[in-house]
Amino acid sequence: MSGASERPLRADAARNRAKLLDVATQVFTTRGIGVPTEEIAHAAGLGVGTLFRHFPTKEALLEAVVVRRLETITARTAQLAAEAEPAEAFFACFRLVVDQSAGKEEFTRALAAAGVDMHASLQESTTVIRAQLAELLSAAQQAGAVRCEVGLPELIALIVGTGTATEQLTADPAARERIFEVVFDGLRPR
Amino acid sequence: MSGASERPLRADAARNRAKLLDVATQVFTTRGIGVPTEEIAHAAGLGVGTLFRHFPTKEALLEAVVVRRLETITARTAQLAAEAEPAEAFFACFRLVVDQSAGKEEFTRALAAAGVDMHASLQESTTVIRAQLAELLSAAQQAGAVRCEVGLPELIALIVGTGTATEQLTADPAARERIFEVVFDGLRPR
Amino acid sequence: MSGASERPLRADAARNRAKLLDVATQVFTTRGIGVPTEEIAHAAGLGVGTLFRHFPTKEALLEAVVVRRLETITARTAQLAAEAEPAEAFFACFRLVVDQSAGKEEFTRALAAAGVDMHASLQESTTVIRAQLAELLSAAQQAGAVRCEVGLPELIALIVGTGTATEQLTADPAARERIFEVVFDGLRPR
Amino acid sequence: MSGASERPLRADAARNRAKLLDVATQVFTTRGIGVPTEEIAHAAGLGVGTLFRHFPTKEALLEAVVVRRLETITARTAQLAAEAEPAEAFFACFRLVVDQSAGKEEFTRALAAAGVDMHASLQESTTVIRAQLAELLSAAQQAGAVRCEVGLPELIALIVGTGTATEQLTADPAARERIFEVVFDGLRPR
DNA sequence: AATGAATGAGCGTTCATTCAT
DNA sequence: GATGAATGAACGCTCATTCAT
Repeated sequence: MSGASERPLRADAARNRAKLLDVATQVFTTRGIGVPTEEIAHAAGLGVGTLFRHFPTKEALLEAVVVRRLETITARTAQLAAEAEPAEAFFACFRLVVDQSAGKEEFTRALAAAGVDMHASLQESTTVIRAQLAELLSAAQQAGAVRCEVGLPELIALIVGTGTATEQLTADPAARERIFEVVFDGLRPR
Repeated sequence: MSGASERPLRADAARNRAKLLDVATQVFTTRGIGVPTEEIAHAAGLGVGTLFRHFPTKEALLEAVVVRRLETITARTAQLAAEAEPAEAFFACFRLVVDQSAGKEEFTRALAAAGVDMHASLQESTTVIRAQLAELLSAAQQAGAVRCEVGLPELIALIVGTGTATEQLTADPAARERIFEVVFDGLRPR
Repeated sequence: MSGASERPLRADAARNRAKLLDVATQVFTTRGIGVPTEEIAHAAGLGVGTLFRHFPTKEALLEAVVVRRLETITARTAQLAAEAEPAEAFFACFRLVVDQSAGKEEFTRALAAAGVDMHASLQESTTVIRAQLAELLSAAQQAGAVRCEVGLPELIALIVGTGTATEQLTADPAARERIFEVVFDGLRPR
Repeated sequence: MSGASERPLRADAARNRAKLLDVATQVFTTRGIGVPTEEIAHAAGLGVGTLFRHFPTKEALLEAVVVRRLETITARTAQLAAEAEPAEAFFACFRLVVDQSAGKEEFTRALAAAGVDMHASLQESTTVIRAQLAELLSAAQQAGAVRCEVGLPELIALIVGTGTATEQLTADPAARERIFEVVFDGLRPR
């Protein structure tokens, strides 16, 4: 599926690429996308040139970070959806996506922007997740676990918003949990 | 209130300052804080030099924008709190703050960062709002309109999160309304 | 005519702009267009930012250099054409254009490319010169001073080529003169 | 001749070297010397490393391209000089050199720079051609086919200039021919 | 007080060259 | 010998900030 079409990289090149993605994920997440590319390269123990060999523009690096995250989410969501019954799966996936997208404005924007001026790879990844979420939502609603009037756009908006909310409370896990309680209760039919 | 200590500006200087704030608010909100200062100055019909006379750094301008917004919120919140009974006042203020902070990451960050490395004027403004919200929350809880286990940090986090969520749905007011329904229902005691 | 539409620059700004053009002309001519912009700015006693304020891209600077040169040529050509009789005017202008374009590949290319992917200002300047040369050529041919089978494209090609030829001989004015003799004799009817 | 001192290359290495030269000639000629080395290597079906094994710097590659071209010219010139009588040989060689150097600023500069900061191999090649041209010129002058006052430097300058001129007219062979007529007529004694 | 020209550190990106594989 | 990943100096350009006018 993902990236299977490119020729296999040499072992060290693959390692460097992965290292760059890891560092970029970390740096973009914690300090925003304004961080100089050179700093990311050096944090990965590499020169700028190497970064640009792997990702032709800074934007491409950003996109790769987001796509990787989206693919992770997709995979775990599929697993959760297969293993649990509708209501449980729905809420577990909600948490999963919130947790995975925490701290990533880039990501949340990607999830939400849904189709507007998005690059192909992002487009594809978000489409898949949106389909998964739509499925989960529908099943949960049929099972009577979620209000019927909530649609996919509202669900996504709530996920993004809950992500933002929980980010405010990273220092207090119990408070963070209370946010989920409020939102989940609000999602259930009265 | 804030800024009462500076000498009164000449009429035209005051007008310029206000114009700059208006333009900056508009521009930062719609296009992000990356917009060049020169562009803001020109959109206000002024030169860059004048902008920097009024606001010694770009950050100071940003701060002034946020502070003005916070002061507006403070005033309206006080009014609402005085006019309505606890439950109604609480939810109305929740909406108010969400609406006023919509689109302003700067603002939400300011509200949430609450005390960490914040400039004095921001500190002051947020402290006031936090106090108001604490008051409203407490009254609403005593009136039985809001779950008891929700504290001020959770409330603020939910406000910020709801702001993010509703921003995703600017094109669909009905969906936007459903977000409030979910969050408000979730806040009420079962 | 040229540049009359822009607002008048402040005296010092105009001086800086002129200085930049002078330096750029000199540097591009002697060392090619590969010279870093920063070097040009510093050679003019200015910072890079100033250069880019006056000329938004390096290419724009190059174009301005060329246009200024073309305008000089146009003016002098008009003067020569008015003052002398056809044959004399033709050969004098030939020399003039060769001398003025000496060392400027940029220029010669501009003159020759005539219309392909050329910026508006260049287009305009070259069009004027081409018209002048066509006029001079036609008059000289009617006066029996120049072979009839030579057209404007050949004339321009010969001007460009003679420029290249004389550049090889900057150290020996007499030899340079012999180039003109050969070309001029070749242009006359046998 | 040139390069006779290196050890003979393995067959494949020799093939690669030739392929690189062919590709570089084509690419430099049509797109200028700014083309990245990596692109040349790949166009030759090789890696950059291989290119740099054969030519230690980009400049060395450029030089090799020019030298090969010069050697071709030398060989053909010798042949022409041997086969035809002075006047005919002179003009035929003039054409030959012009045609062969067309499109190659690099080349013309090499021919003209004659001795200044030129690498040994170029030095050698240009010296040979210069000698050939001097010979042809002298013979043609003695045969009364070329003006006496024209020296070798002027001849070379005219060749270079004629090359530049004809390049302007690649689209119109008849016009191109007229350039030669003008120059050749100009070269003849009156 | 207002202006906008000048500044230069800093950014994203390129490419000749080196060297581990 | 061949490869192409890695390197980093260098470039064109931006923009917050200063200061002469």
